Amino acid sequence: MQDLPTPGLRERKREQTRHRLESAAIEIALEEGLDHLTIDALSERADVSPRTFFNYFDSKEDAILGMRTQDDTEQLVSEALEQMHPDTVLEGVLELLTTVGRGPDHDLHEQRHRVLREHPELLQRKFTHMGRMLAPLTEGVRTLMTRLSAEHADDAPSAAHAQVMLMTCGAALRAATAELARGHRDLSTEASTILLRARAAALVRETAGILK
Amino acid sequence: MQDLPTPGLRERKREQTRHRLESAAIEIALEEGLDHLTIDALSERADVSPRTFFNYFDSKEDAILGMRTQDDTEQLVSEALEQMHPDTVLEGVLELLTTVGRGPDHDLHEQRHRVLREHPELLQRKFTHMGRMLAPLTEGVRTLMTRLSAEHADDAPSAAHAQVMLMTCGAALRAATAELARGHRDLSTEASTILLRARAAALVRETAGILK
DNA sequence: CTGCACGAATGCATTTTTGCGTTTGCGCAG
DNA sequence: CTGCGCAAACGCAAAAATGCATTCGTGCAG
Repeated sequence: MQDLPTPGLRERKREQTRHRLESAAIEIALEEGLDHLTIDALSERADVSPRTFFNYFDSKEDAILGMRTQDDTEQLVSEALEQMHPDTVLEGVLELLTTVGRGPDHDLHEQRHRVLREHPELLQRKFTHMGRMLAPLTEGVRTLMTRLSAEHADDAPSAAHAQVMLMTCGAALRAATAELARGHRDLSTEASTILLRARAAALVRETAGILK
Repeated sequence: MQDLPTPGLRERKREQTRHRLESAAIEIALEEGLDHLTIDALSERADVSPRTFFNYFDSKEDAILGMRTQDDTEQLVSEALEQMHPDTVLEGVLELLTTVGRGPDHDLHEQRHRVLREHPELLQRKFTHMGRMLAPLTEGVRTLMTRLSAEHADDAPSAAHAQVMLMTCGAALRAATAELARGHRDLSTEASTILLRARAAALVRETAGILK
């Protein structure tokens, strides 16, 4: 979890540049509107060439959302799995998803949310990235399931079951997030995360109940 | 369902053009490889201007997958809902999704699958489109749920429950599709659709069982 | 028939995105 | 220190995608 022992100058500069790019994208979006945000202006404010921008993000939308080109999901998943000791599969998956879901740069969360309020279309972009994260996440879920259902000793959970479980919990979290967001709330605090998981868990159970 | 009473010359030509574009994209992808497929070559073979291509599809990937820019999901959903009379929510949602999921141009299914086998990356593109279809589909699922759970007379199904139900069934269908595809099989026949739904239903039930 | 309204097709300009080869500068071994 | 390897930054050119204005042809009312 802590790779703090000096990530090296190289890594630090890279993080700084990434942060400047995200920051510039969000600021311009707020100041001049999303449609006036151009790659050129963005990269100029971040003091890099337009070409370099694409070394960090696939599009200006991704920069606003803070979704990097490079995919660290696999790393994040394995780290999260080590840290957690859930009692049930449902709890475990929800914790995994909420943990992996939140990225760095908490100082940008506030402004980011403001942009998203003005441009809900941006959220659609997240679906694209879900595709990339799908494989590692599914593997993580499968690990959780085997780890926890060993006690039950019923049939072996397949990758297919993991996929279904993953998407179910993901959908519940999104719905719960939307609910909490509608009723004001910060969403970035520890307390709200607990609330989020609880609401999502309830949603999953209730929906499962309808199946019978 | 049947709007056959002469769609009009205009509509027919439009469909022809769309078909030529899809066809050209798939052919070139198969003949020269996906990376040699260019908009210019594609539109030239379809005998339209490059600019016109983008009136039909958002990208060459979309052309291969046959996903139009214009979103008829809402229309398809309401049509499907009228035609079906499911006994359970699970059945209903699976039928809805499989019905809406399959587009026109069955004659291209074969070649399309061949392209997808060579380039699985393309499937990721579908996630993007799922975003657009989400709202109408969720509404359809909610309709189904209220229609069918009225008998049960338990609590009112919310949009959140519909979202979870939708994604769960969607994930199950994708997993089931992958399974069937791995074990050869055509996937475009009526029989395989039945099989698909059955497998997906089993997956959902089994996964739900793990929650307890 | 004739003319008009409207959607479709197109050309053109601009922006976004990607590929490729070159340069720069951090990290590391000698 | 010093030089080398390698990844990041960059410039440049081509391709992809979008916006806008114009033209063309269908559908339709008079």
